[in-house]
Amino acid sequence: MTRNPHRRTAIGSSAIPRYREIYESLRQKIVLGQWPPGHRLPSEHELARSFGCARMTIGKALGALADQRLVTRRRRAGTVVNAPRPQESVLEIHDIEAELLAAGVSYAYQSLERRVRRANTADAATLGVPPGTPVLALTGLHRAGGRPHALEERLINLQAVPEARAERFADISPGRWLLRRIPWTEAEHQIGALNADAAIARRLAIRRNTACLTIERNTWRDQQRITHVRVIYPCDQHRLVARFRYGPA
Amino acid sequence: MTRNPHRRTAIGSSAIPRYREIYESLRQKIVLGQWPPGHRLPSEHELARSFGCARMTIGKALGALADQRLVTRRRRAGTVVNAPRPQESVLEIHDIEAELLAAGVSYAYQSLERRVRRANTADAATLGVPPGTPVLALTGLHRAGGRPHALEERLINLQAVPEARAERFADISPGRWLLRRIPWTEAEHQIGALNADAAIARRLAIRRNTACLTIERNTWRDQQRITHVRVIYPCDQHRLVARFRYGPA
DNA sequence: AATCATAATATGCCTAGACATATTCAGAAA
DNA sequence: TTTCTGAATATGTCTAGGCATATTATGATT
Repeated sequence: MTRNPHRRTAIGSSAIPRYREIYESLRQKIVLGQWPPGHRLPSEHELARSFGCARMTIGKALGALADQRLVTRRRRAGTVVNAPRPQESVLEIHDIEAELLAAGVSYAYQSLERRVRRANTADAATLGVPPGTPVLALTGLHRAGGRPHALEERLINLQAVPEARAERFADISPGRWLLRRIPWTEAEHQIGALNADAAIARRLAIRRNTACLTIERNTWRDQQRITHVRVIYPCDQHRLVARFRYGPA
Repeated sequence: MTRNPHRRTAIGSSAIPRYREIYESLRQKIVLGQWPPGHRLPSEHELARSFGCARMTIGKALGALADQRLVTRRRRAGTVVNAPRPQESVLEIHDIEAELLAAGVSYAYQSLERRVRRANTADAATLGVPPGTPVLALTGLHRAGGRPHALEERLINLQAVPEARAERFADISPGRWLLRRIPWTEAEHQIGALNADAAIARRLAIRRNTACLTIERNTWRDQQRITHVRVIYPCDQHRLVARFRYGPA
């Protein structure tokens, strides 16, 4: 092992890597408007020369900019600054239990209904399985500090999760149970609002017609539907927060 | 330029790159449970040997897995499979106008109120600026197919966006106007639900107490607050959809 | 048994060079 | 003028090797 004859400067001596520095430097030019949308960046070769590093290091920095959607890269066409991105944000849908415990509030799950049945047409439509597929239908209440916090209506595909048939879900949240048993590969959320009907109002101990936030979630494991859940929060009990930053992930 | 003496197989001959194949192969092992959470992956050297490629190619694949939060990598400790991630999803908050036009519905913005004032305490709190800062307060209606679609209440920091003072916003949506003028670097969304009060109901032509979905958005440009907006959708007019997939971005 | 210094190890980052491929551009042919 | 063809170019991917650094394991010393 001989000493690398090509090395010019010590690497790793500084805490922040070179490609990050370069990334930051280029990012500044873009977000501060010095390079407006449509502007074409210098080629990798030129940047490598001007920054005094190998082309691959530039490639890594430009790749990171592309990951962040700040630029578009095309062969021969070069690297071009994007128009400001459409509003897009990372939404974290937290585990209700973890969230409440973190806030120092007591938490409990209470099962209200549990039925195994063959999917009727409604089940088949919401869960996306053929009618007749065995499903587990659960209704439960999440309680925070003793008071009703959210109502959960869930369908589980027993073909995908046969172990669920033996589980009572009397006081453990099916969300948690599933999360640590069945890895999901794809999820879709739909967020909406509804006026509480009589049944919902009674169970959540709120007035009829109170606005509620609803979150519907479908999860898949490699094409196969695992579960569908609708969680209903009274409007004063929950907000979703999503935050996005340009820049270092 | 001599032919690379090290090359063993043609690259680029196949449409999918080697590191993606490797990424996929490793990802399968994880999401299908063959490598459970906590399992330590073989070292880069071992993987390079078994896949018959350079260590850097393995590094790229493992780096992608780490970006997806499927694994955690630490020096000397190695690469370890993560516990299933907390529910986290990319939420796209679309431009209302673009969304409606894409759906083939006519769109119009109608200004209802426009006032320039020095921020009162309420303005200061919502926009996060010192009281007295000049702000532009706008109220407007998004119409789809002639009917009210969403109500928008907005505050713009005139210190950050002085050009807005000259703009009437009579029939162009301030969201669009801002988006293409002021690049934002950070955004926060809060999603909730509310019962329409009399004023909201009148403007949206819905019944009082109808549940509405609200989206509040704050945007920053490098520490500086740009705007705060609250958009109110009747519950039957809008849903937010967020989708997440493990795997290739 | 507990503490500390040292060696081993796995990742992190980098280089210089090479081939592959998509896309654009200029010039030739129709 | 239009269409086609080949050259030029910028990115995409890969290799083989090297140094840097964090962390763990080991062994020596107290």
